Amino acid sequence: MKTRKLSSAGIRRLSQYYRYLSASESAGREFVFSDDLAKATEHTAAQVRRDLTTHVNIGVPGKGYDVHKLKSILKNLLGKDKIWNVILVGVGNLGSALLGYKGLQEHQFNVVAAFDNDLRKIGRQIDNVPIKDILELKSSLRQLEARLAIVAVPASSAQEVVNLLVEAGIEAILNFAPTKLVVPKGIQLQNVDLSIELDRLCYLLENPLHCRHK
Amino acid sequence: MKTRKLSSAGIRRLSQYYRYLSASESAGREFVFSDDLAKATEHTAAQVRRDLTTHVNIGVPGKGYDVHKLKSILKNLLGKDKIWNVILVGVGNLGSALLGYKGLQEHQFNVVAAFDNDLRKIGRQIDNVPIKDILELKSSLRQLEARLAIVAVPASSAQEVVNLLVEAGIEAILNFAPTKLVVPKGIQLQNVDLSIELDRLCYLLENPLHCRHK
DNA sequence: GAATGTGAAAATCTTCACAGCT
DNA sequence: AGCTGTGAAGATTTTCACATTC
Repeated sequence: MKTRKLSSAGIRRLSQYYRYLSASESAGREFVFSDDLAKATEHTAAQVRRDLTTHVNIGVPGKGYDVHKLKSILKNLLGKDKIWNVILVGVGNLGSALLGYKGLQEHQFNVVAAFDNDLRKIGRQIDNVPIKDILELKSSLRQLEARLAIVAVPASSAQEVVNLLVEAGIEAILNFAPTKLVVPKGIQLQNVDLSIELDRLCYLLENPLHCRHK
Repeated sequence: MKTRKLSSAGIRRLSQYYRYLSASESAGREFVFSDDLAKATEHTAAQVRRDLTTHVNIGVPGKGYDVHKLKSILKNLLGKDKIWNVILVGVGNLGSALLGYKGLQEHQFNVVAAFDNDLRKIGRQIDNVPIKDILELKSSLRQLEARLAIVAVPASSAQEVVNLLVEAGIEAILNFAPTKLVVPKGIQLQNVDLSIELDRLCYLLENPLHCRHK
């Protein structure tokens, strides 16, 4: 067991395992096999074991993995053992949906404030989250104690917003705007690009020649 | 130039190139270098050339790639040269946001109808899209001429909805519910899992030791 | 007996580096 | 001169297969 830097796909798999473990735990199961995890996440048993042994050796030959133990290890590994305060910038369609999205809470993200530049929105609340003036960003970030920002503004103003965020001292950004953003070294940037997913689906519709499994 | 089956990451890159080409076209550029594409998408020039030559050889040494030509080839390759009729199931927070999302139109997706089981929503319209009773799905799908469905219902009812869709004759599903879905062979399924993105960001916050570039 | 952990092989993906074209 | 296209090398990811452990 040697802790390695995880690839993006590796993190995704761990996240999928984690979800299955949560479900198994709720169902009252105490042990799962690598094969169960594989079937549930559409990977192979060998892949699952390889992924897990990279971080931890708690498998019991003939018996499998202790659900509770493994879950808590992955939880820790994925940083899900803390609550992160987060601000949201851009309260349009997508931003509003995100404010109402329960998954954020479930993933230990606590939205402490939203920011927009639309005077009709500023001062109101959505799902108990106050909407503030983007101009107040810099002055209020510190006391909000948020290290992470979700950007849900149009592509055309995304870079501008990101610059403001960086200047205000944010450390990580989850970007939903379909555009390339430039951030200084040291700032974590993660893009969620629906456009690319749509393109991918388009491609699959055009080229449905993939076999799902062998 | 031999057409190869594209990996998921490969499709993503082509999609990114496509976007840059669109921007370049709007800006009036006629040629781009592999190096331009690389910088814009954060890959390497060699990677770009490798990706492109897999599908087409239109690069001119010393001059680069014809923006218009390359764009239209990628457009075709990605299936973006057609308009797809699509239905949306689940008009909650996320579903409503998607109905208002202009990216769908821009990506040649035409939402022809939405379905829900909430009587308060059925019969209304959002952004000119009529909301219908999910019970009418099977009887109305054919005349809607949609091969693709977007699923934006809670995880707990997603499989049920997918079964209905498959029974009604849908061919492809874009799933936003954070759960594993089972579909018959031949049905294309693409998951957009925000949970996994959030987990990934969490991990990056915890382990900020990655260097962005070499 | 049954499933794990893991070297080693296989497959896949990325980069190098340079011949060849314009 | 400058950039493409591409064999070959290098790196990484995935799978195989089996000795090991419970």
